[in-house]
Amino acid sequence: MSRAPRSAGARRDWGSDESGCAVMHVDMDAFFASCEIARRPALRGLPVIVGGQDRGVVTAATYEARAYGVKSAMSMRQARLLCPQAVVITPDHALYSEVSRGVMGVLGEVTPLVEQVSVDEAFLDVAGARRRLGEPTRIGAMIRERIHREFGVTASVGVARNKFVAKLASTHAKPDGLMLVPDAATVAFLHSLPVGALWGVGEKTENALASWGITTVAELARTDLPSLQSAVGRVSGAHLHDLAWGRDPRPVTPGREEHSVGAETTFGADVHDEVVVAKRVLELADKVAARMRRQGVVARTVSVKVRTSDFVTITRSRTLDTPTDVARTIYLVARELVSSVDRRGLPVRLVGVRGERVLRREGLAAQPTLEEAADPRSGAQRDAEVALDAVRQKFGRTAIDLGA
DNA sequence: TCTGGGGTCCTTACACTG
DNA sequence: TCTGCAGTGTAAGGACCC
Repeated sequence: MSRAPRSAGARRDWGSDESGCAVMHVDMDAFFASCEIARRPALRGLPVIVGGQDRGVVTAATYEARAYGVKSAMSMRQARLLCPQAVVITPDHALYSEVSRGVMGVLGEVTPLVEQVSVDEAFLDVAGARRRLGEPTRIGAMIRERIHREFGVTASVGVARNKFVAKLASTHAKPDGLMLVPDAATVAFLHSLPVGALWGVGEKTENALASWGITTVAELARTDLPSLQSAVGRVSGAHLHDLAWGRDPRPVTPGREEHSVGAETTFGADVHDEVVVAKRVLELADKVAARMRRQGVVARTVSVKVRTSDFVTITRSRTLDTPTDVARTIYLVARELVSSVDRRGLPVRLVGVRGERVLRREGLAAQPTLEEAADPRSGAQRDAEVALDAVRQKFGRTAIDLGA
């Protein structure tokens, strides 16, 4: 669910000239909540909130719930106070992934140039599909109709000259709409928006810019580059200045690879006991390693994240001699890193484990790794974990656990 | 009784090397 | 042998996105 600020003024007809507009952004509306309603039509028209139970936050909310002020990322406690009559549903990621695969399949029939950004959105380069299927807005309408008919959920579509503007267009088309920003109208459209609409401007950057008197995209565009760079940094300054004038050269890139694989959990109640923390680190290492094996990747660096009860977050990382996808190796490193964190005597709220700088395992598998050469048991350990994967595949994720 | 979990990218500091 | 410098890799933290 998009959190980008919208502007009522920008939500209008900007013209109908589609030449020079080959990039499309497809964004599902209140995706998780819509999937739940598609599964249980009796919920239609009701305020529905999808989110964690005790210490969780709102992951998605229907527009009926949003009318009460419920927003994504808000704590569930606050959401319940604002809308006590809301139907609260625990997220079912398996369901959302299944619908997502179906939707991406529809997009893939339009063009092979589909870049999936997250479970509920994707960019399409429809330049090549034009001759076969018509103008981009026509293709967008067809996509929206098919998604609704086949999956019972709605999508909004933005069409523009590049990814950044197409993304903003779909945001302003929501819910259940389509917006075209013609090439010639791009700058006028952008300059009608608040600065927070720019990609990369969150709360902190927005405040930093405001202290320089910059609150709109138009003001940012008119600010000279050196001043902007001294306000927000060299790279960000140049990037934001380009975006403010509608310049975004990034192509639609299908099949993007991920750079890291991680997992983290917040304890139901803050934890003092080292043993309980270590046990959770083992579970997380196991989960991360299993996902890496499934994806066929190994990580060169293991990093951990510890959040203490005062919400201070500390990260530690270590680069391995040999990349790995073995849970035991990841666990041993992660446990050591977590132990090295100075918690100032405070209990732990959250712990996370991540494999970073991942690379494909192919090629590495052909010869014994240095790790295997140094410790022949590590190869056997991996074999055991692969066997574990097979058991879980057959009998379910909880069928068997890794022993410490 | 605040504040999830999955990620990416950028900045800064520091160690190491030639 | 010592010092300064530039380049590079690593680590940590922070901001941001969905």
